[in-house]
Amino acid sequence: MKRNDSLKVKNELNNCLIEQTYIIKNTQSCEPKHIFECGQCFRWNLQDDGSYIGVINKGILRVKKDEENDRIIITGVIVNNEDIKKVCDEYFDLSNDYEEIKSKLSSIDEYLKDSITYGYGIRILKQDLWETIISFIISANNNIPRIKGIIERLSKNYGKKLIWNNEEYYLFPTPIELSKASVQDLRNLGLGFRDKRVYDTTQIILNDVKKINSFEEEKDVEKLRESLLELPGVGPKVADCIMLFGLKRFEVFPIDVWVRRVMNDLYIKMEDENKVNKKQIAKLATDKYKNLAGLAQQYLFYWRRDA
DNA sequence: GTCCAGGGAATCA
DNA sequence: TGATTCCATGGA
Repeated sequence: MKRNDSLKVKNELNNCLIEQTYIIKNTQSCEPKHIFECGQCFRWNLQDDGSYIGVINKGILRVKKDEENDRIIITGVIVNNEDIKKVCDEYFDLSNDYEEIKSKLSSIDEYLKDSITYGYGIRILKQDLWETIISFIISANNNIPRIKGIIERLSKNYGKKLIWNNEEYYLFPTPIELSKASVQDLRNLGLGFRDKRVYDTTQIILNDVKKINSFEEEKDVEKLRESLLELPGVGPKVADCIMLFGLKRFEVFPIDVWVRRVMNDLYIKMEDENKVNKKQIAKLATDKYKNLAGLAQQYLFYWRRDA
């Protein structure tokens, strides 16, 4: 117990964090609800006042829409008091012109146009690669509420504690921090059969930290996919999600049950959607959506799952 | 009790 | 390659 307590104290980041504010003026392609509920992230939670609070690798952010003034107000604390603008510009992909992207995709067909009208404010987040890898390994054959619960427990048990507005928040554990968890520890946190996969992948990254950098630097998508597939628990779908949500590879097209469903309903029209060939869907997506397939996937996913 | 969840790995043809 | 089956867990 004492050892545990001292560990917790050690894990608290006690340096004085200064609250910062950043304002996004154009809300035409930036809607918090769309961004945080389109299935790309697991650590953002809706608050009573309609804002969202999330823990990212560099701190805690609260995102609130200011309807009257057509703007979005972001407040939060960043580790080491780094500039919140710099952090948000990267995290929310603010240098990318989503109006142009949406315009291109809308011209492809009516289905895509409708899905974009529905999820007009989606942006693809640039999430921490390591966190994205572990999160989507956990996502396998799982549902979003439970995935969120597991990631929260991992963070609370192994990540650093931050305090903001008298509330406790926990950063996602680093590879070293997560390596403290045994397979049994992970099982006890409710990971189920994914425990060994998370443990083994953590060990691999821990023993070769450069691997994360090599993923960031690899230009060739196929080579990148192949090296991601070497990680235990990473199959085709998870690899594509990692590339899309952790590396901004907009050309990949993750195929899950929902995407298969919507693609079959719209284009393929097989009687039994379970028998639709994944390669056929992948080719269809690449032919139709080209290098924006990942964006198309996200609009279609959000549209079909929510509607 | 049964089914399902943003699948992956093992096994077999 | 392609198809089947099992894998933990919790909520509906």
